[in-house]
Amino acid sequence: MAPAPSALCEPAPLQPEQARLLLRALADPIRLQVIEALGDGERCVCDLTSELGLAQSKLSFHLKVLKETGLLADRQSGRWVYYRLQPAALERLRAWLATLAASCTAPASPCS
Amino acid sequence: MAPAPSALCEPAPLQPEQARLLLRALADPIRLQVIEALGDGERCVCDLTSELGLAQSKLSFHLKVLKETGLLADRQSGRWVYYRLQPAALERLRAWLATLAASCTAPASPCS
DNA sequence: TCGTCACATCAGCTGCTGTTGATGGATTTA
DNA sequence: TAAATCCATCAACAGCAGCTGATGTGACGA
Repeated sequence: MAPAPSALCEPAPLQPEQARLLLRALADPIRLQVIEALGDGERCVCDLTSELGLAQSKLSFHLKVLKETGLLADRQSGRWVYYRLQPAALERLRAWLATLAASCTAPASPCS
Repeated sequence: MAPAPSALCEPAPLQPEQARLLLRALADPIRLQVIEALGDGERCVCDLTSELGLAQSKLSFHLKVLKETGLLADRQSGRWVYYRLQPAALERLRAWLATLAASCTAPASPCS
């Protein structure tokens, strides 16, 4: 079957372990704040520390977690390091959740 | 606008805190095993313990977490307690992830 | 070359999450 | 009633994730 046009960019499906790591990375209030803060575009660490009011080492720790799970990417420019979102990671997680929900054959009791 | 037919069953959108709890509940290998085991239909605790090879108290602990987040529902019948999936919870989480991804205005660089 | 800045990383600690074994409550059966 | 079964709950412990303060590293400017 031919893939839908939107599927042209989609990479390989998520391994269960990778899905778990993504879920765990998102299940943290600080990391969610970081993701929302990066929704407008990439930012350097110093901007994020002041905007979120976080200690520098604390933010660095969470940025590392988000980067390791593929949710964030970074780019160095001079002394500054800019972080940006990787929306594809969220898409992969959504697709994985869809397959998980599909494997749950609901008993077809509508709106109960 | 009129909602799609599939939206007739959809409840209120997820609060961020509830989304976090759902993510955290799913980010555990044992709890994922439970969810997959319940994909075929509801089961009593004793079946799950033998099928997953878990200590009874350990399974009970994870069942409680899943139930508190709304991912599972239980039903007592005599001595047995049957647990079943609540697919609506997964749907709510998927919808929440969609809004999160939507707030991440991608820089529109295709397939890079 | 030296000082400063931006960021990563480290050691040590704290708190929370999950595990284990035991106990208790509810239900069924003998 | 007594014994057995299913399950929830509890206390105590273990392990890890996250926090804090300090140190290290690389880039820039004086």
